Amino acid sequence: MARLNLLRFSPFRLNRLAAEFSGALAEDYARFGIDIPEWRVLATLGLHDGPRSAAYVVRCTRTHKSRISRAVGHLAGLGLVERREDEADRREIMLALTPAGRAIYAELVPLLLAREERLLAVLDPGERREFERLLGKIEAGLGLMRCDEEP
Amino acid sequence: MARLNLLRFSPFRLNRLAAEFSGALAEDYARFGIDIPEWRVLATLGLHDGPRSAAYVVRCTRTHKSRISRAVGHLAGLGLVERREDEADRREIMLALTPAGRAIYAELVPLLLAREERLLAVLDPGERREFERLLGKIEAGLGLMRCDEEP
DNA sequence: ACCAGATGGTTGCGGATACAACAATCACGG
DNA sequence: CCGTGATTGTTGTATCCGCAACCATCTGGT
Repeated sequence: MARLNLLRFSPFRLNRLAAEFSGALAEDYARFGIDIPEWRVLATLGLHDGPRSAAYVVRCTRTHKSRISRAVGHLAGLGLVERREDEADRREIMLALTPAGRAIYAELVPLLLAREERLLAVLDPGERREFERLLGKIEAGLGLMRCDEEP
Repeated sequence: MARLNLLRFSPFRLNRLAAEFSGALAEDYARFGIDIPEWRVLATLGLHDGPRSAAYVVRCTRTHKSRISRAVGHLAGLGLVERREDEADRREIMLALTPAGRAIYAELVPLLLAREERLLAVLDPGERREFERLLGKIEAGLGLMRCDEEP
């Protein structure tokens, strides 16, 4: 009978690895009272200078719009993100980091990059590049690449 | 100011990829009325011939024991798994697949392996091996490898 | 100009999850 | 032999998540 070793089954391994990575990062941004989807909003807004719509954040993070909506609500309550109606299209709500939000972003990014570095420290630079290349190839095969259809 | 592109950030990429893989596999076992943690229980019990304790399943799948407990409850309700008190240690409850459970396992495994194959189809055999080697190296670095402390 | 359909965003709700408290059992030291 | 602490598994509870329904607004065809 065909058998399947869960420990060598890629979907399980990716799930477990992703959970492990997420848990490690949570230690960093939990200190600021935010969680994963909220961090994703900060990261998306922090990468650009101008404001972006919520729909853009949804496309870019591949996160459900209800989750983004609630994350933005929380971030706005913390004074880290500002919502402003777009005058051209009054359905859209433009999101921008406040100075406080930008300060937290600037403080958080080096911590998270250092954390990533530690998680991948067992790979030498060549392996690291190869791992990222293979990730990209799998993503491309699944059609996960394009997000940045700039508005 | 240091910036961080979410799309090149390994924790985010792994999260996204794991979600994509899980979603793809869900199509397969949803047909049998089971979900991810329930499939993990089946997979753990199916890999061995004899029964295993719930604690063993917890260690092997790295899933929270309450999740395993409820998954086992559901599987028992479906008649796929049988619970039996261990006589030596009456705290432990030994779990075993019923004939129906083993039949579903046998039917499910080829489907899931084929699905994995399709998800990784963009990689040629060498890349596939290298990807799995790198996954293993990262797992080892995080201490995720040992689960199979055989009871 | 108008109406049908598409899009952006919020919210109610059912279901799932994790955390912690709990009961039952075992192991070990005195 | 007793009792303290650890281990196994279940359950209560508060929270989170996604689906879908919903409102508001825009677009395009006629």
